Amino acid sequence: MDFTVSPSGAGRINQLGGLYINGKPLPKETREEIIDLARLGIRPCDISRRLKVTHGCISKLLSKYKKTGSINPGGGSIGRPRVITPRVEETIGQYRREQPGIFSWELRDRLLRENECSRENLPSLSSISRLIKHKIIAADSTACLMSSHDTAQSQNRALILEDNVQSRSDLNGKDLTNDNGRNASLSNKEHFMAHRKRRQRAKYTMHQLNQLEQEFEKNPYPNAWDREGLEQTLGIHETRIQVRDTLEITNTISARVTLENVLLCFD
DNA sequence: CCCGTAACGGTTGAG
DNA sequence: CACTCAACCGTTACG
Repeated sequence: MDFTVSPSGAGRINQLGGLYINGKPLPKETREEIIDLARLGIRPCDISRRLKVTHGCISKLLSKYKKTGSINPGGGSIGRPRVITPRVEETIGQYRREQPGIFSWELRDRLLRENECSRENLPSLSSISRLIKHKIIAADSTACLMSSHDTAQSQNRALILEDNVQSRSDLNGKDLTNDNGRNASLSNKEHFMAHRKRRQRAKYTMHQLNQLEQEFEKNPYPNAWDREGLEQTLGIHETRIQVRDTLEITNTISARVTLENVLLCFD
């Protein structure tokens, strides 16, 4: 292995003198050129030397092209099959525009209910949260800045903000920059985050909490049927009734059947 | 010399 | 938010 250029991630030089980034696919143009040259009848070893891409890579690309007809990396999916497709992403954005304080679990329920997703490709709560955090809120805050300031100035700031969000995820928590302009735009985002609409936490009556406590005494681990029964009698959505082993609800006695909204206020 | 491929260290997106 | 997992990336080295 050649580690002479850079420890990880950055460009490296292969045995032919070609530049590559470990783990990342070759540029689209290079892939296209490989296929074009092969179509012209040029031998893989010659393509390899000409483009300074190793013969192993040429061999892989050409055999994949013969099998699938595709020159794109990924075979349609990288890692686990993608559940947050552009369509799902757009739908979630739409739901949030219609109902700004909507919780992730509600988004998930609605995707299922409205047949946007099936049980097989329904995104997890963590995926939905991540999407909202990294993409939708960034887009919302950009739009917020765009509408509230002078257009030319705010466009600059929005671009910087977008760049900043990207750099932040790219650098994975490393120090961003000393540039004052960039930090100013970040504080705008933080300001937006702090003041964005947040839906009121659901409030439950003592009666509801006491009933739950009693139910728990009878049955510490309510199944779906039990929870549906509680939904009927208490008027609390079944998905909000969960098993919690050690937590306590304020003003009640060691309740272990709890409401996610009571304990986990934000998503 | 050519080429297919296993092994490797890496990236990416989902859970 | 840090971690694991699975599928993929291109290079290297072997046969």
